[in-house]
Amino acid sequence: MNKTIVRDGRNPEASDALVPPPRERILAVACDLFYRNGIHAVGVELIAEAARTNKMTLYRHFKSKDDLVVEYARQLAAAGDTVWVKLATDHPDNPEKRLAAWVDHVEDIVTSNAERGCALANAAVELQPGHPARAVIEEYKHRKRDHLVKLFRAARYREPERLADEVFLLFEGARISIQCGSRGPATRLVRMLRDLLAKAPRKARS
Amino acid sequence: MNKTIVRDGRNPEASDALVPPPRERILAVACDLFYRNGIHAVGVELIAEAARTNKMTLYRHFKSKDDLVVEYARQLAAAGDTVWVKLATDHPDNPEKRLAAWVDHVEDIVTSNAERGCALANAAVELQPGHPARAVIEEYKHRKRDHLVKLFRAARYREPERLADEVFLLFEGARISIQCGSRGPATRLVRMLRDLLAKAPRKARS
DNA sequence: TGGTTTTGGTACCGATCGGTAACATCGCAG
DNA sequence: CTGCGATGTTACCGATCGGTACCAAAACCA
Repeated sequence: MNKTIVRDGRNPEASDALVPPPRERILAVACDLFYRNGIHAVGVELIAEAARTNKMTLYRHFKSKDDLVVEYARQLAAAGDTVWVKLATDHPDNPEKRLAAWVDHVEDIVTSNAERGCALANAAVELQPGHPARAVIEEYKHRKRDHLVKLFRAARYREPERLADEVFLLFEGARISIQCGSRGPATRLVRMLRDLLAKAPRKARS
Repeated sequence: MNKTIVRDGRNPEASDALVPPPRERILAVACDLFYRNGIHAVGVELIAEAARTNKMTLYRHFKSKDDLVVEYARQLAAAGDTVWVKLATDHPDNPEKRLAAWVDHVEDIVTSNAERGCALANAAVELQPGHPARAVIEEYKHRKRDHLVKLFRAARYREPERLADEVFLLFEGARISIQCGSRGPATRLVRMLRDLLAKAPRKARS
């Protein structure tokens, strides 16, 4: 079942200058393939050959497929965290702009037609509860919610936790819904967010 | 990877009176196993033996595993639709109570500790875009959103579509978040829903 | 240069996957 | 009782899975 695997369409004859070391290539390819096809649907052999190497080299850098999956999750979590540090450095001491930039970022994600849901959430669905990657996922989601709380607190909203929960759930719901074909509600997410943030009560300026 | 499969704990020596026909048993067991362990993680052999039959009989009723998966999705969609007809028959001509009952129903789902996310959403994550079960899933999600719109319209809310989108995304987000370990926002979902519905503007009574 | 580490290639392993053939057995309607 | 369809049992198929042994070819560093 689920035969057709979406491979990478890159040209194998591309300039070979500046090719990253195997481990990086493998991990990059794994991120792409796991996200687009699902973890169970992608075999290690396919990953290796898509990374223009072979299975042996893969197993020299990752001690098992599960290990590769954990690294995959870590990579995704790190990428997600990077967004927040970029937000902080791009708009220091300006929570308003930080918030607006975050909403723009959400818009980019939701309107991307490559969107197949949150990769970490998808991984959680595919992985058994005891899988080591689940811890990575859960910690990341907690961090994300905390980032939202801090952002709303910095923007002087009266109920930062409540607002964070609401926005968090809306965003997560939108991403999973896109994958379920319910693109309608998801496309209206950004409008909802901007509206919600405009109307939510805030403390007066000091 | 993902070795430990959660089987059914039923007693094999249970009274054999009134045992349903194989097809029903297989489908019921498949629903349970697919939901708890994921579709890819459960083999047909395991399903057959958990249904106290064998692989041959399974393949006499379902022409392939994919076919069984489609039937699984149909079963889930039908169960979901049943909720809405029950809502309608339990509270005819009373949208208020219907709405309250639906929120109660959401509360039951979200607070259940067997919750592992929406089974149909999980299936969508595991299945390739072209899989025949995806159509079943997408149609169901559209119906669900439409049911919400109608409910809010019946309850005389001023912006039924907008409210439906919001509630839809919150609910979907809560279910997927539970699976990602973010039980926090999900537990506060019901409070958020009641609050949202209480504050949303409505048309005056005629 | 020489020696060492890293890769590539290939062939292979046992296990499991989805799916089938062949045949024994059961239950039930006539 | 007879006959027939639905079920149970077993063994098997080819394919693929994750993972490894072995050795040759590079690549790197001294």
